[in-house]
Amino acid sequence: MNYTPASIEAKWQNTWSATKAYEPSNDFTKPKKYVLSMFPYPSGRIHMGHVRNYTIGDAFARYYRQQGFNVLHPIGWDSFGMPAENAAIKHGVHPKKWTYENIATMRGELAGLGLSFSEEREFATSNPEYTAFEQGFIIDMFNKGLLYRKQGFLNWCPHDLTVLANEQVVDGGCWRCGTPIVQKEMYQYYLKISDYAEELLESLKTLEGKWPKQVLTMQENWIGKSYGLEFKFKFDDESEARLGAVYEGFDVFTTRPDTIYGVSYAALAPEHEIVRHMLSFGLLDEATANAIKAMQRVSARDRATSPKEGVALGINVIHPLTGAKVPVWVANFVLTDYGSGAVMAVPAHDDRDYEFATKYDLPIKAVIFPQEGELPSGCAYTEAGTLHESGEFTGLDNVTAKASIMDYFESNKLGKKVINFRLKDWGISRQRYWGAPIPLIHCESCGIVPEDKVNLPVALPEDVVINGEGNPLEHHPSWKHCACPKCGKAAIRETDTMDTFIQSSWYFLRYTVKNDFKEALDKQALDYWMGVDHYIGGIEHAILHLLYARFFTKMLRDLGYVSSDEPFEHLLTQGMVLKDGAKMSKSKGNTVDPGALVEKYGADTARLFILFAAPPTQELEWNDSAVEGAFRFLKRFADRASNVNVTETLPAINHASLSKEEKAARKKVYEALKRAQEVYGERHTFNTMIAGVMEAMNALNEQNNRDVWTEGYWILTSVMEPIVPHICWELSEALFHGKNFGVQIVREEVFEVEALTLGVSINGKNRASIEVGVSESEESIIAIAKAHVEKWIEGKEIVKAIVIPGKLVNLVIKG
RNA sequence: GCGGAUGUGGUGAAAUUGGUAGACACGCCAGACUUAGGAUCUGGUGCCUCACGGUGUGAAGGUUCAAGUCCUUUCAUCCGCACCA
Repeated sequence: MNYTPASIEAKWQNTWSATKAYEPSNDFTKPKKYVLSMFPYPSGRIHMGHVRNYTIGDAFARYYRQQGFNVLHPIGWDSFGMPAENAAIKHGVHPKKWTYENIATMRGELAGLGLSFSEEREFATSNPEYTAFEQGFIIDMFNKGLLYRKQGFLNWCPHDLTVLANEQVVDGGCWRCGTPIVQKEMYQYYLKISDYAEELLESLKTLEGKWPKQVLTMQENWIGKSYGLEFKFKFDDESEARLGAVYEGFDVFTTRPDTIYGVSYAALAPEHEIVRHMLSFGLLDEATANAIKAMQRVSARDRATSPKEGVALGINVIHPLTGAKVPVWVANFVLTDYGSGAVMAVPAHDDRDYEFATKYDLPIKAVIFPQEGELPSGCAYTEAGTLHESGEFTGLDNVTAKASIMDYFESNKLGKKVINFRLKDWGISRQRYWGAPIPLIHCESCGIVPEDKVNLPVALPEDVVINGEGNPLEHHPSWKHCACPKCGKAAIRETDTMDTFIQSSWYFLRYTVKNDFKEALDKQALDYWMGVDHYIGGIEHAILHLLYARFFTKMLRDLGYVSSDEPFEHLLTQGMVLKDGAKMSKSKGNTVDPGALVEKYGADTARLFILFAAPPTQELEWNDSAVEGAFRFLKRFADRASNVNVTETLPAINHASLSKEEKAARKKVYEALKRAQEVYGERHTFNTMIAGVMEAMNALNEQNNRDVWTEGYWILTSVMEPIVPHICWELSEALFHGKNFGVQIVREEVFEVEALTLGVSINGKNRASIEVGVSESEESIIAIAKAHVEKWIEGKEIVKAIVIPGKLVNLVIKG
């Protein structure tokens, strides 16, 4: 067969679409698989990362269809977000127009890859129906107390009077005008993910073995559960008086109560309530106040990488056990939103405290000493040890001491054991236009009131000015003015829109129904299709998206919409596509356009290369000439089909009567089949599976038995169909009338062997290779081995001979 | 800074359980064929060495009859860090 990808691919793509070949069945009694690649943001054109993502997903979907499953394999568009607004600022194009034009382009590009998506379930998250359903959920969450409003800090550009995303801050300045940004405190909405911290952590256990280990570890660390002691540092009388007797003291949290006798100072976050009090009542000298204000202006992210810095407040607290005076400092490494925003500092046993104490010449008192050896000098000692100079706890090992000290605090009402999570509530407010409006209304009499559900969606106005200054919804002349749904008085709509992570937190649930379904979700369809059997996406989503999606699923479960506890059964995180060692990006000018590739070689070549070049979890280095190699393989694959008989059944072959080459060819074919079954099942290393198919092709080439060729193609076109569907459908139609797609049976007879090849090594170094019968005794194997390595063992004593059945013989010699 | 990964020929990689390192490709070299092609086919190809042989999985140690694989230390690169999606 002459290989003409352009015509073959167009033919089959049209056939699949016309026959609705990839729409899932609504027969919920069939066994199902839900295969999902993370949906794309419609940024303009598809890139190689997309090709990789969707090719992997498509391979799973097609494989499971051959195995007889009812497969849901949908696609959609994560279509709200900042780039659309940036395009509006830069080119004056409306975000909606820009977005939907991009979707049209990218839909065409994806179609050209021959991906077996359901066409009837495609949607964009910026569609008004989707927004309406989502706002319905948000109202439920608000009514249940899961959505609340509080003040938080945001990057603020004082020149453009707008909030900036972290990525819009370049070297501490606004990306548009360069004005140094400040941290501004504003009211925002938060989802109470902290209520679910324990469950999100706990149910990670149910994902073990199904999600990559490193993702589970990252999520575990992100949630960051820690056990410790919370206690109050009380001010001394003088300090309390200085603060106007407003505060008795402040709470601190520590995971190391065993080090409490080593406390040499206490440190507050720059935003701590007491610090603010001192600033607003003028209780600090100008230099100190300015230093604190400077710290406040730095974003949390920058503080993490900047040197430790702080100032003394000139007030003291009392050590709860020793009664000693402890100075209070403000320090830039104390996080406002973790624990109580205040810490006890033990420089001798904490790295950050040590660095700070060294810089400001604060006392360093060691109270834990190693069991053996000396305390290290020049750094903190953070390992286990024995307590010194720790009152009645002196001499205890620090693990016991930790428990005893916490018990002491509890029984003397000085403090309590607490569990703390690093996980913060999810701030969902964005002061932007191109997002789903938060469906709440501010009424002077009724407070914050949700919009009436019959009025959903709260849709975006089309006539807006987007110039990068302020919030376009806020500035719109009429949009925000409305009537209070409760009392009917004039009221103001919330002008914040939602984080786009909200849309991607439930899109996989919506796919379980067709687009014309009038409710947000259908319990019956969810119960059948959920969870997603294989979820495929970039490793960069390991924490945020996956955590938010898990959280949202659990909230919707508790609101009665969903039965699942976890959305994604199996997760496959793909590596990035690189060129010249760097991530492909427009700014680096190292992109490869998938469209051009498909035009030149066809979609099958692009798909084959991308799965062959590296295992899916690894980074993939782009190589133009290797693409050429993939294309040549497909040409050969099409060409050798002339050796195959046209048939509708697998030929019967008498294995025993075959030549050595014919047997070898069959063996390679069935090895490739076995490999494929493992790859889809658990290993996911498509590259080795393709290598197996190439080996089988090479072996088939070494013989000319038409039955062996026919059997080989019957199996190989089936095995390769998920990877290179167009050429396989073409070959299958021509040779087997499409009858060979389905479950393939492995014939074990082809793996039977009469002789084994063993390596012979001396002291672990490979020296020779021998052939022995399958039932050869160990003694005679050793004898044969010795005969083959005489020159190595001559005059040497053989101390030991180790036979590893079927693998090798190792002779240990001396002298 | 914190958390997570990766490192094997000229290149992408393979080695499922500690058991013959480099399968399968790309590239390169040599040859064949020709209607000169996006060719195709045959053979070779880790490195050093004419060879015998030596050596080799980021680096340095260690465990073992045997280490790419296990342990310790270390270097480099990449991903995420809560308003990028």
